[in-house]
Amino acid sequence: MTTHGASLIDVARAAGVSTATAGRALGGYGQVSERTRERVLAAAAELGYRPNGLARSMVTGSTQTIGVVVTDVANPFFATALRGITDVTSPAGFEVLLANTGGVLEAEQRAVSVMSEKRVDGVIVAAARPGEGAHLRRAMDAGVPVVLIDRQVSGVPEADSITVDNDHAAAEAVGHLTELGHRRIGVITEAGDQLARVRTGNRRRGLFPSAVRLRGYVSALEAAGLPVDAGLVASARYDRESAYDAMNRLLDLPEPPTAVLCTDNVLASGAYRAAQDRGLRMPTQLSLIGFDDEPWTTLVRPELTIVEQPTYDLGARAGRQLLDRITDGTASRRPQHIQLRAKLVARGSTVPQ
Amino acid sequence: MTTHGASLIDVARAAGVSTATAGRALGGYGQVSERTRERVLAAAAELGYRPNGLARSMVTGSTQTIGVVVTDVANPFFATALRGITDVTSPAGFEVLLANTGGVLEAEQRAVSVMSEKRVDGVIVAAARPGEGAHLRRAMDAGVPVVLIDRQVSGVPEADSITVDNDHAAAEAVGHLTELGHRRIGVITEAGDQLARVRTGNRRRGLFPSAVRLRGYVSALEAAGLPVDAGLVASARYDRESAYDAMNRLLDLPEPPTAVLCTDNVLASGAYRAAQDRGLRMPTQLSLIGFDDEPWTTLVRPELTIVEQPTYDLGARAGRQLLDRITDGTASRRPQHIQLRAKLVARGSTVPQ
DNA sequence: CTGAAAGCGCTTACAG
DNA sequence: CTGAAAGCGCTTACAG
Repeated sequence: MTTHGASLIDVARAAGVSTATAGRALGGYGQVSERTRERVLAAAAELGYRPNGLARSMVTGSTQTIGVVVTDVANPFFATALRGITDVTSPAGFEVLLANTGGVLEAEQRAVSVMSEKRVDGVIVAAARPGEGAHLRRAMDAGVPVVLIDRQVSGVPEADSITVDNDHAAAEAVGHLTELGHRRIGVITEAGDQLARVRTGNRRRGLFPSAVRLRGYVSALEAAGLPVDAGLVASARYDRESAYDAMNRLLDLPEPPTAVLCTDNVLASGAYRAAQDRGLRMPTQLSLIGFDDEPWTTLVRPELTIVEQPTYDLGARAGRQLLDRITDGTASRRPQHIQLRAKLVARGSTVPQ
Repeated sequence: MTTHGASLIDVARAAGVSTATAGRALGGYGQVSERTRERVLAAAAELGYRPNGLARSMVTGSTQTIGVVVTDVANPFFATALRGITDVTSPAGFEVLLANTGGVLEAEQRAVSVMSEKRVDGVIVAAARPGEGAHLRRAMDAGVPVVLIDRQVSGVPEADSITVDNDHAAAEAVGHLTELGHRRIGVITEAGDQLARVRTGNRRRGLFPSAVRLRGYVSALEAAGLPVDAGLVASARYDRESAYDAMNRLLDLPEPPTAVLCTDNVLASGAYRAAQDRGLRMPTQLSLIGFDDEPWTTLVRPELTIVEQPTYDLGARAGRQLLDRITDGTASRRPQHIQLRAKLVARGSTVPQ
């Protein structure tokens, strides 16, 4: 019950060797004879020796720890990606230092800074604000590899990124609807205020996934020769209630849409509910598409057509990418920007118009 | 782009002061004159100084880091609890070192050991095996406070614990059904093999939550004067498919149950689906109760009656409890065993028989 | 308010 | 194979 605990010096003394030898026996580096190793191990066991990782990291320069910064761990998307990260990095002997920013830039800046001070070997971040990358660049300049997930960030071109091809994902969903004959297609999105911006530019960097998806929606309409009607773009905050209201606004239109795309899974659940509560018959009176293959999407009737994101894989790849950087060194290769494909899963909620 | 970066020595030299003074100016401890503080801060900024948390922790004896060990971060239950933990500990200046064990004891042992070596200030663990606590006791003996969540563990009576009163929760659910007049009530559970054990003992320590819930089921039946029919206890693994099969087995019985309790939310989703696929009309032909207020439970028709666990609160309380221990020291108070109440939320899936 | 020195607990050349 | 010594980068008494 020694709270302070025995140090290497104590073990060495008890075993009658130098601390260097004791360290070699315990740490598994250098050469030690079988006899001394046994003596040291016995002494360590006797004293309840617990190596001090801080001291070791100070001299080796590696903490075997990576930082992971997300906006919300409770969000199934990030929880699943996080699992992908730990599944890859844990076998490699790394642990994860986790920070939850709640989407607040200042919290993210603080987290990255503290992690950097704690000398993590690298960091994976789902940025709170795609437009703000100065703190990430600072970390990279200090020698901490950064891998971006889910969102590209402007101002940090040197950072690797693993994202989903949201442009394509949304376009495929809308294409599915136009092929079914729908001509008035609504969208419920968090990025409604960026419609104008999205129609002109074509950068992904600096945009939220929702904005990129909105662009995919627009380009798919244009590809099908359909007009882009701003009245069919319904803005919602990232919660069910807000999506519920947005859906009702669309359905209250003089000429309501025959099909609606929701740019994420939370919005989809609110929209689905709104349609149910109005007594609207899906899919005959309304076709609906959401994002993410959440359990509920196959429990409801009709089952929801969705765009399935490779969420777990996103995390796993980010973990692997960071591990590579940690091994190879930051400056060795050019930044990698990996885009993963999402997959349209057609189910009962979408039918020909 | 200095990978090694400037140390306190460099800053001190540049500012023309001792490292002690530079440290005081930067670290915000001790006394420094305004003039020197400014000089030091300027020098630090110029050199891009980044304090070394490892060195600081070595001397202060605190890392401002807590360990969190769960079986599966991707599980909404743990993801939500984790959010509760970070929301409480982050404002206090602590970060979370996370490990995912996949429910494998050896992984948990390794994680706790490594965290202890990294000198976390304390650890919160959702144990993989309620019967195995030796490694946790070892951590406590080394001075690392341990707070158990969701599961009590035998062999670590000194550790605090925050759990849900699963006994009561399940009993309340079954009581709801017996009051509605149901007399043949089935249960789908992961702990089916522990029916005998559960009927005799009454310890909670060393039991999985599912086993405790099974006991609640049993005692509620007995309280209502109903027989406990082992044929109505359907075993399932922790996945939808397995629960799907279990539900079908129950419904294939010569005398099938009129109501079924699922001891967690994953099992409930599989069971719900099975009932749907058989074309069974809920709730008239079958009443169903699940656990956890997942989004899908109000999207399906009928909406699912559930037992709502205070998941976020579980994490938040655990975080607070650990913070207390870190401040007060391990030995100062007797272990706290907090049991939170779950709440029955009656919805459309349960009706009188 | 400021500085010189010791110390936290390891690992790493460097000799032998 | 083993040891003496230096060093990683801080903070903390102790003097002044």
